Amino acid sequence: MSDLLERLRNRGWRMTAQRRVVAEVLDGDHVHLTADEVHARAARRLPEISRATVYNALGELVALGEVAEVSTDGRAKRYDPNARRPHQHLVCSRCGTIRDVHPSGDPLAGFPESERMGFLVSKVEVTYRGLCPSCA
Amino acid sequence: MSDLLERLRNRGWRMTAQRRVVAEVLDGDHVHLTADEVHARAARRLPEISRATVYNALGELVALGEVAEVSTDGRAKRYDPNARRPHQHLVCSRCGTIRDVHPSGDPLAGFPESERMGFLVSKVEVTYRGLCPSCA
DNA sequence: TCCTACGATGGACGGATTCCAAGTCAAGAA
DNA sequence: TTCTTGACTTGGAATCCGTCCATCGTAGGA
Repeated sequence: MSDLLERLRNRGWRMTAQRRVVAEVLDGDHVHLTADEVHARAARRLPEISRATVYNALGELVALGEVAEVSTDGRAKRYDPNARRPHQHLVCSRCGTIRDVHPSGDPLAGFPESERMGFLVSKVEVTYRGLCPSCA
Repeated sequence: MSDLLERLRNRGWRMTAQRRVVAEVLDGDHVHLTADEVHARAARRLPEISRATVYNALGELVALGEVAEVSTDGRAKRYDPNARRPHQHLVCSRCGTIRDVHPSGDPLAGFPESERMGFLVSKVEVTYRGLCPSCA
């Protein structure tokens, strides 16, 4: 049984066949899928599921904090089911692949070879997100 | 006289009226404009300049490392002419405004109040960009 | 079982960006 | 200076992501 489905149910998330399939596609796996990929996988089990429904479900899972959105620079956003444990991302600027990393210490200082997973890291970006004075 | 234009010329960047205007719009100012804003400002001086040309020029400036792209989650990318000095970004999740910050120490640890510029910071993202093993 | 508010559908729509084929021009050569 | 040519520009079409909307369906409480 899935932890994710369990949690969603307990939080009063109205369960439908479509939402269940979307949650199942994301659950477990530590892959970072695009909305389109989620839709494709969901459609294998529920052929009539619509793109809009997948976008809705993903948006809600993000709002609930169960899934994180990762933007990959111009490309389609990717959805990270591993939102509950803090971690950082390694993004390929060519193909958009994402991998999770858990570097220790100051991310701007050295990034241990052992954590690079074979990537050729060329830059580190730190972004603080929040509300600006006039929007707050 | 502009440092940026100077450098570009020295690096053998073929100079055209359009490219000069785009570079001039970005130069100096530490604002973070969208491609459309750059186009609008460029068009004030060169009314016939096309959007495609602006996109081309921006892409080249990014490739040359003179300008940095900042993606703001779903919204249009913004272009940061301050690419030569390392710094981080504060992004408003509501209106997309961007401000530069230069925090010292570990970005994941505390983020000094004095650096927040009035923002209500809700999360910090660290992204390592580069090439994955199969693209490298 | 019945109700009804919430969810699903899919096609139209919109913004941002890229593509393309044709025309134009910067800058080195003569 | 003029010539030449490859690089640049143009603008409209095309693409990619994502959202909207009116309508239909259904989960889950009464």
